[in-house]
Amino acid sequence: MSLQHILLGILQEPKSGYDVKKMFDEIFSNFWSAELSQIYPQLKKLADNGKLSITEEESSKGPNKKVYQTTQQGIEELVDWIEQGPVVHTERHAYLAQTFFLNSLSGTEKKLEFMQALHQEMHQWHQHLCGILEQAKSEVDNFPYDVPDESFYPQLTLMMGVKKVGAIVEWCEEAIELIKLRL
Amino acid sequence: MSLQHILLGILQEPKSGYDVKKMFDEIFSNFWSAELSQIYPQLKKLADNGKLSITEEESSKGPNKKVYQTTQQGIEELVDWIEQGPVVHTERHAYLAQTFFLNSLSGTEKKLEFMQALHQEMHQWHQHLCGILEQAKSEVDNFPYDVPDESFYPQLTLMMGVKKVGAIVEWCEEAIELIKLRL
DNA sequence: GTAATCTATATAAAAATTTATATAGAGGTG
DNA sequence: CACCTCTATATAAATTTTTATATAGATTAC
Repeated sequence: MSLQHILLGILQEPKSGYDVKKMFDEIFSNFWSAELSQIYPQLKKLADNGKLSITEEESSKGPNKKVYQTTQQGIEELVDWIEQGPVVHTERHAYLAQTFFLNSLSGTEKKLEFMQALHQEMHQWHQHLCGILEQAKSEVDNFPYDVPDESFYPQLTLMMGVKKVGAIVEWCEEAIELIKLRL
Repeated sequence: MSLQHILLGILQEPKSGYDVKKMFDEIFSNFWSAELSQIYPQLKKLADNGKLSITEEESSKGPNKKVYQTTQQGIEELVDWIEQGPVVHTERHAYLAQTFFLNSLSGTEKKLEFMQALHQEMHQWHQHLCGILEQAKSEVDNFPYDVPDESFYPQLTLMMGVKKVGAIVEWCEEAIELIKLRL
């Protein structure tokens, strides 16, 4: 039930459901994804339970915005979640499951194509994350030492993303070389 | 809907639901987890749709086993899934979301404790994966070149796991040092 | 000016997942 | 021999997630 906690985290700064979706796509893509059809009902539920407040705001484009913000009660729930300790061993990587069973494809060439497609995806993702990190670095001097606390932890996760996806890209390259030897 | 495809992959070798659960816990822990209460209904569903065959077997301990095996139709579905290309950007890492919002905890010491707990979890996991990889290496000479195709791809995912979790452990160590400077 | 696209919110239906619980034989412990 | 644990299979209920669809004003493209 992590999505609700993530929403409580994001909405410490007031945002509309649409803005929240943008956060997922631009910043959280690294470790979480969510669709609008999942976000809206959860926002409603959290608001009904007093974890979020709602303020209507006029919008410059489109109909009125509902701007959500985490309440004190909501922050307490977020803190409880984090204090329970790191949630691990619940990750799911469909592409690794596919790799595990790659031998079910007939012909080494198809297997190679799969790994090359994966490499391309991961390389693009790595470039994307590097871009965001460079941007962040350029905005503070003496990175990451003088970064203020409120952006330090988000940037830690960004550093993690760059490192992890970098490792995946390297692995793809090694895997491609090994598969080529099997052609 | 990857669980069904993973079951089709696993059951290319005949296994009971209980054996499948063991596979998840021992070998797939790296990239997928599933509970028995999730596995049994999906096995039933796949069998109803002709993707799995069922054979009853006497068991040395406990009641009779139902041994499932992927049918030709099931293998075709597995192959279709993999041929659609790598499924990416659907990963969810709750612990990274927690890290992102770590500043919501009051006091640097609590934040440090969280990262230290994460480091310990990841270190243990890394050790576990290294153990399995060493075991695998000792069973073939000229690893990974002379590994037969049917175990090569599973071992690729194991190599990935070691590399990725290794990168996470390093990141935890860097993060801990950076947080200590903020005490 | 009208068609397509974008911002924004939302619901319905279907499917998957989690959490809790039920059952029952076999083997070991005290 | 009563109790516990392990193997093994399974269901119920609640919740979450996915997929598809609806609506509507504002903006942009042609």
